[in-house]
Amino acid sequence: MQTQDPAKRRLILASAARLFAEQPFHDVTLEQVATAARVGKGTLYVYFASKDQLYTAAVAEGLSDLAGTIDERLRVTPADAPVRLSAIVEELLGFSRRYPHLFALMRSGHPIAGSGELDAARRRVASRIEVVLRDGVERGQIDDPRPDLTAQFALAMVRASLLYGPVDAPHADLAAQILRVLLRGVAAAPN
Amino acid sequence: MQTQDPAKRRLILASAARLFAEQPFHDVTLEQVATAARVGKGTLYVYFASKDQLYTAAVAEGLSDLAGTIDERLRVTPADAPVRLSAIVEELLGFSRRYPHLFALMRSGHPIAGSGELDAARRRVASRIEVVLRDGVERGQIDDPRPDLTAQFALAMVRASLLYGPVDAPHADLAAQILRVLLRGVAAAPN
Amino acid sequence: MQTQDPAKRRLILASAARLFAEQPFHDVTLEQVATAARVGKGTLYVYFASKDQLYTAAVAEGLSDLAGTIDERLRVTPADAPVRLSAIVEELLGFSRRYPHLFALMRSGHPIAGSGELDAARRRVASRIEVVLRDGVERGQIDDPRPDLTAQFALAMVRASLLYGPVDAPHADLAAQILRVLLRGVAAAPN
Amino acid sequence: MQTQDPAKRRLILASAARLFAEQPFHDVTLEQVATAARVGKGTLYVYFASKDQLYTAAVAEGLSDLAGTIDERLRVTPADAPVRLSAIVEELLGFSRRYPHLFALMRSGHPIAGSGELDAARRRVASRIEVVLRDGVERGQIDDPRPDLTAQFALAMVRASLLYGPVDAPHADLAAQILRVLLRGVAAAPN
DNA sequence: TATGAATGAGTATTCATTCAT
DNA sequence: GATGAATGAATACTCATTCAT
Repeated sequence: MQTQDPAKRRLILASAARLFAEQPFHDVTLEQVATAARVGKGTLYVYFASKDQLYTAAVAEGLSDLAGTIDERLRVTPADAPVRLSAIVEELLGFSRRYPHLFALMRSGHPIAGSGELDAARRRVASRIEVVLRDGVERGQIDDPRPDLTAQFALAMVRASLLYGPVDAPHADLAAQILRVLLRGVAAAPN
Repeated sequence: MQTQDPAKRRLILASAARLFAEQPFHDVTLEQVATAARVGKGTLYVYFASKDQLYTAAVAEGLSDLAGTIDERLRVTPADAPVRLSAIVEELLGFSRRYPHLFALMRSGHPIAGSGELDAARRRVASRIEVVLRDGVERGQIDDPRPDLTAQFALAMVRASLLYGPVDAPHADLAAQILRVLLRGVAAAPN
Repeated sequence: MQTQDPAKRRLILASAARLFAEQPFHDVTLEQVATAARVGKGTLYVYFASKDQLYTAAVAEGLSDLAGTIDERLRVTPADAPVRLSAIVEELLGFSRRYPHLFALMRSGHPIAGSGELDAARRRVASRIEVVLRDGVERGQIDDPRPDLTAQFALAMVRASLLYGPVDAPHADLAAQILRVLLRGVAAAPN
Repeated sequence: MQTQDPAKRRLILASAARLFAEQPFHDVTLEQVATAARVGKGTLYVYFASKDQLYTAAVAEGLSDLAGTIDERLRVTPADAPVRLSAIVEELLGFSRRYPHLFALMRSGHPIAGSGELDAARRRVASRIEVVLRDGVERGQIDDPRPDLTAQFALAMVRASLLYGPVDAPHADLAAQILRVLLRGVAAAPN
């Protein structure tokens, strides 16, 4: 063995992300992470310098992934603001289905040294939404004086619907209600 | 049991609420709480059975307070849905100014034991909003098929604007944007 | 229990001193110290902030004791340099009998943060010897241009005779040989 | 086994000796040793079976060297006891200048396993001194009933003068004082 | 032979909880 | 009731050693 194994790194990261999403930071032990990833405890330290760093990497990786997914989706979506917002909300909910725990992680609140990194990753996701809103304003489809806040609202609504909505609600229903409020909330006057 | 001092209880609760809001659950030590409340560590156990229970009590108490505050405000507010929603959002933001930490405390991811109590307290606040929305529907002012979700959205938007909005944004601006999106989002068709 | 118990502190210190003398710093576990002192592991931290601090305190305490013992002995010893030197060597060897491990500790080499404190304690012992030598020079009994070095030699000879001398040699024999070399080595010319 | 490179072995040994002299046994990591010797961590195990063995080999090697150096010097030194003792002390101090860490390494308190080998190496050095003393006794130049102890004293004095003497004292001054005390201490009566 | 990734046993330290005073 | 000394379970992290390449 000469070189660090990127597959093993991803495995550890994925195991950690799942556990961190299921339980608060301090309740996740590195023993658990190591067991979940089927590696020795010491191996974690070959790839990550500390528990904090592992946590940060797990969340940042997830958010980065999310931003990439949204970008790809937007690339194949027509330049219509409501359509694009729908696409984003769909992606957010779809992401939460693929990574059931990561979305809860987005803000479960372990303030950390490298928090800047996380904030940046989060902002990168939010900025996708904000850009779509601003485009819509220019195109006359959106009437919103504060797209920066609205972008945060969109994320917050997705999160709230997942955390506090009825447990068994289909994502389609959640998406419909989020988009209903959001799109009517920022729609430009009909004429 | 006989002579338990309610003032001391409140003092402990207030100190705990502040600390729990500033740091994650596991980073708050009972030593800190005791010091902040100027009591001995053992005294905490005279009033609360465990750290978990103290945490739960602190958050539940805060949310209960909030629900009471909203109730009082609604009592003196006319039966007009948009006006009542505005009043609630104002109260939420005002409350967050008086108890700067409570909304941060609403983050998820903590002692799952007793979680029921917390969820209930949160639902009690949300239900105030939901009731106002349903009233509005009946009065023909609101068009919203899922007031339960919308109520959660309202809370989430307040929270997001506080946590992720510009640090120095005046509450009035935040309130305006929240209400703008929210009210237009659920407004009944003009005629 | 309101106040820290000085007897318990001494008990911990004594247990620690013995263990640290028997084994190198890193081979002594706090588990062992706690068990030896018949206290819980956490109790160690009530009295000492860290393992390093416990180590430093143990050695410093021992050296302090030694300096005190020497002072007392000198107080009842006539102002004759050879006699006083004999008394000191006797005390050093006697001390090593009472605290069989502490003497080895005097220099088993764990360079530590509070090392200054230890060096100071060591110097305090050495200075007793140096003072006696200087007095002897003034009285014309001693001829020694470097009492500072000779004081260190005296300590070193005691230590070497204990560590590297025949295991079963009686202290009296060791004392005799140390004093023989030392006293002749610094004696003023006969006339 | 076939191609073991003696130069690499020496390099490892030298790096280890330096590190062990600078820090206590447990604070030296094999990672450090490997880095210092510019070899892989695994390579250390090609040449030495364990950390303990590496330590033992490093010290023993050093002491062996020292014994050899003394032997060579004595071979060219006249058969006069004081002269030969002077030569030995000079060699000891000179050796400590070339291998500044070796004498610090002579501190006690390390892997008791293999301790026999180290004690033997130390005794081999001491025996050189002892032999010179016994020769002197036979020649009527030395009066010393315990040359075994005195030999240990000589080593101890060198060590103490290096470790606890003034930091900037020239070796010549240290040698002078050591010899002064030592030679007068064991000198036969003038006539 | 040389390497360094992988491993897991070992340990200092923290902290919720208990209980004697 | 109030206190804080006492406790030991729990956990992040280190590092000597192994072994596949």
